[in-house]
Amino acid sequence: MNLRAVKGMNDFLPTDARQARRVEEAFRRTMERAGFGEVRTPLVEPTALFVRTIGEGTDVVDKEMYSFTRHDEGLTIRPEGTAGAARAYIEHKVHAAETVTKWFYTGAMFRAERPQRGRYRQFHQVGGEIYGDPGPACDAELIALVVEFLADLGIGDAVVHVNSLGGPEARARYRQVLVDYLTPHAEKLSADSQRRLASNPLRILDSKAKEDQEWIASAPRISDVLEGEDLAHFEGLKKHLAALGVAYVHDTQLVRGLDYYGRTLFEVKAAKEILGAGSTVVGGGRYDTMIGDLGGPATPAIGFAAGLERLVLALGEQKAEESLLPVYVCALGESAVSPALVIGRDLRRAGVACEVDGRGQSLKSQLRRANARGARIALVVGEGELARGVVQLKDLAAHEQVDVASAELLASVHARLAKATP
RNA sequence: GUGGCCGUAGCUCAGUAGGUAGAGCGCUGGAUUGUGGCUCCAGCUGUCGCGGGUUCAAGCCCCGUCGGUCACCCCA
Repeated sequence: MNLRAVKGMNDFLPTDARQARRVEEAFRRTMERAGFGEVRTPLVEPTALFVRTIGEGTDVVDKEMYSFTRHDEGLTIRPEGTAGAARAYIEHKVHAAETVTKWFYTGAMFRAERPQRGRYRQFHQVGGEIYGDPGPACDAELIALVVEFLADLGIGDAVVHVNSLGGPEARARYRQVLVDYLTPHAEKLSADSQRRLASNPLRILDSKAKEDQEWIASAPRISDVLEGEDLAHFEGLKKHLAALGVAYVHDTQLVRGLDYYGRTLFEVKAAKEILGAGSTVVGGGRYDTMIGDLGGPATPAIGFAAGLERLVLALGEQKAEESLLPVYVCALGESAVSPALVIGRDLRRAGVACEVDGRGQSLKSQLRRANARGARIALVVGEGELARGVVQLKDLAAHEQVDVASAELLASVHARLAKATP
């Protein structure tokens, strides 16, 4: 076959889909318990929305977006979730209906990067946003929520990294300090970092090149230039995190790529080396100016996003859950197929999950399949049974089999399923 | 966009100095005229990624190409 999935876009066959759903369900549970409502926004948004929020000069906007023009309208398949949610928040004037809004979302995002482990062109994120609460308690609670979510999933050993970029002024000030510090040494920096010096100097702090390390280590820190309310905000955050018992590290080199962040910044890294470099599973931060910049009422906001594929990697091999298919109905002989179909339908109507085998193959083959499917009970419907008005109920776990009158079948199946597996 | 590694059965892989393909798993059937998981027996599936070249002969060597993967950049 010469038709293949698009590079970097993957199929989730049932085994993978089950893992994904597990993550999504844990996420939904955690968020709804904390008062977040789900928001579903379109996959496609005006290109300008992402250019203005994420920022020109970022890789995401400059070379990774799936953009196209339709009827003279520039459109982009969303590369992340925050911008669309912010757009919806403004468009529906949600701020007028309530002062604080908490939303979560799940869904596919698209970035035309070169695929690699834990990074795909179509990937999936779960994320949350809080609008209208400027305080550090809000930040701390959101971070704690992320930790709860991970713990619920069984990822209890992840490490939270926090940092503060300060507000726009502090960030600009620090950027200048950093540029002034690094410029004299520019030719000693890695080629990538020399480029970053002009485009995005903060990201030099994130460099993995060995020749950059000594400069990074002795570079001025963002926290050194924080003052006033920015400083108080960060101190408040740390205090609340400590009270919540959230283990975190103040990572002075933590910088995130998207332009809209200010003040609180955080990342959660998996303890396990699931990715080659870093193992960031969750990223987030405060973006107090975005809503206003987009033309909405000045509204502080904070959010985070977690990569579903990376969470699944972090989960690793965890035991598969119990069978979803307790009953397998075997039809023996052509005349038994219709009755077997009826039995299957009636079981499902009564809430019992079951599968009917009407392939007409040998009983051995059908039972093999019943076993392979993980069924607890096999019901054998054959000509002999039909003539006697019974169905053979075979408990595959207990190795017992009994004939059950058709009228009592449902009750017997329920009784069997209620028994503990031997 | 750059670099490394890899493309042989549905899956995981073996294939020795070039002599035109194998194992395990899985699947199907049988041992048990209609009784699973264990065991035993038998059987099925391949454009050896694709194209060209060298050679009497290429899965193996050479060139190209496509695909996958990992890493860098960047990011969830």
